[in-house]
Amino acid sequence: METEAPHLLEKREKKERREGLPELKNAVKGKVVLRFAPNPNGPLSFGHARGIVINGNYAKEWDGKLILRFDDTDTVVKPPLPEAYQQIPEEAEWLLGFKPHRIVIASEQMPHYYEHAMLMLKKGFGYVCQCSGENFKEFRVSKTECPCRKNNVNLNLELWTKMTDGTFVPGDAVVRVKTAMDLKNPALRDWPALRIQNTAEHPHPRKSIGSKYRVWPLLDFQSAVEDKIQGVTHIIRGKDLMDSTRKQVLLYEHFGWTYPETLYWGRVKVHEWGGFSTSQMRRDIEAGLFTGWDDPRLPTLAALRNRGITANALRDFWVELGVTQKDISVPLSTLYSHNTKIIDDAAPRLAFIRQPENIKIEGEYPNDIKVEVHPNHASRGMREFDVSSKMIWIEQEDLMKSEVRLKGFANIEITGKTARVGSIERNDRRPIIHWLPESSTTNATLLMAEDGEMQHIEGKLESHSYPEGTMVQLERIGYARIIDSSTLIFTHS
RNA sequence: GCUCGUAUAGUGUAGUGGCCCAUCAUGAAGGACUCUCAUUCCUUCGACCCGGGUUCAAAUCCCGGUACGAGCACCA
Repeated sequence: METEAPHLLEKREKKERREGLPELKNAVKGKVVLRFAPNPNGPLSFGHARGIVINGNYAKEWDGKLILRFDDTDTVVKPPLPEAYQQIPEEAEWLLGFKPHRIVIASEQMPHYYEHAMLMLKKGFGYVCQCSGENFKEFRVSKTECPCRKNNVNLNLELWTKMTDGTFVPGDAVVRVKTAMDLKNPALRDWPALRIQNTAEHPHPRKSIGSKYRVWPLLDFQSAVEDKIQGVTHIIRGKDLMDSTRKQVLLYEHFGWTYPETLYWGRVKVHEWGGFSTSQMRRDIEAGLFTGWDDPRLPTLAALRNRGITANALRDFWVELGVTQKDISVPLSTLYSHNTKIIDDAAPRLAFIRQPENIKIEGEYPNDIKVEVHPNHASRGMREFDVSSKMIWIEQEDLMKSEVRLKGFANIEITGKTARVGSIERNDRRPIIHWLPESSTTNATLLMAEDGEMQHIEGKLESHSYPEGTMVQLERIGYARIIDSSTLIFTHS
């Protein structure tokens, strides 16, 4: 057979499961330019992390560049938050493990947008439209051209001046891109590119910009022009922006440019979180409903980080979800399981006694008890407990059980508030509980966000010398992050 | 209403006409290890939305239906 029909012996290779993200189309190593463009109206949320992780991963994979761009062109509906300009780059770097290669602030690029707007008017593929929003909506629905569409170049330029010099007020005029009114998709018909904002009443929060401009580009125009200026090669974004791509392609055709490759992802909902919007969170924080952007009840990156979710876990999580266009709903436990994998090996074990009950131990036993810092790493040493005072703390819930084993210590039989020590050796299958000697404990609070409520769980924490920020595992409870000498924040079980 | 998109186990995901009685992870159940309800390891469970068509062959292509989501803002 070997000689007669060798092909029959060839084992067909089983197709390998693709690892990581799908391959980028039309990508050239070293030439890929991607961008992540949040509105700096607040710090980053869980959802933003997807944009950073996916774009960042591709940038890394293709030896390309990642641009962090602030799309801060709205001063009225979603005004930017000044702190966000510092916080977002810092959060992005934490999440990525590297600094974004370039930072672009849209409000500083206004001259470019003006230049392109005027170019558009001069070349005749844009016009100043003085119809009201409602009127234009009717034109759009009925596929009829609005009268302003016939303006000649000179008139358009004249009207543009009235937009910029303050003759016109918000609502009086917008600049539209001439597409066609009979396009199948109504969303694309002569879409608006720039509008007037009342920046006297609503100045841009960045002082250097303030009330300097009245006419501001809308997302579709600003983003399109900026992508061209920055040489973006690939755009990866939510599929809610699909029509935005189509609008921008029409604009690119007018300018004679080639549109970047585009990839979309669907909506992600997290079972445990309802609808949080950045604007709403901002109001609630200002109203004192939350302690800040890092309040553990919030779905912000700052909050997750504060709770002890690692950047690595977040990256693994988003890469695993990939870039499918499906709308999905995931439980937080998926993120937690990624996090556990990353933190468990390093997390020292500590005992934390909730609702502590002080009980007396009677009988024969050694006074020095040793328990491992980490059960899988003997080299990390032992925790030492001195029980010569004969008094120990156990959880109230464990007090109800009569026969238990004190972890690393002895079997006991509890009667009321005293415990009779039996075997020092473990010689049966009775449940094991955690405990602490009366000394060498500190009073501590475990903060836990559950169902949108903050729980402050008071208890006795084993004395330790780990620095703030250390991830520990509280035996039989779960992982937690040390905030200060008397506060822990619960990460997950 | 018009337009666009998506549909694989409980939840995610691989799969682009034959390697698929369908991948991997997570989850659940059971077990091993373990002086934590942790970690690790093993076993088991479980899916191609429905109906037509094209083809020797369809999870994969086409048509219709259904469900869900998005856009039609002088928000991003």
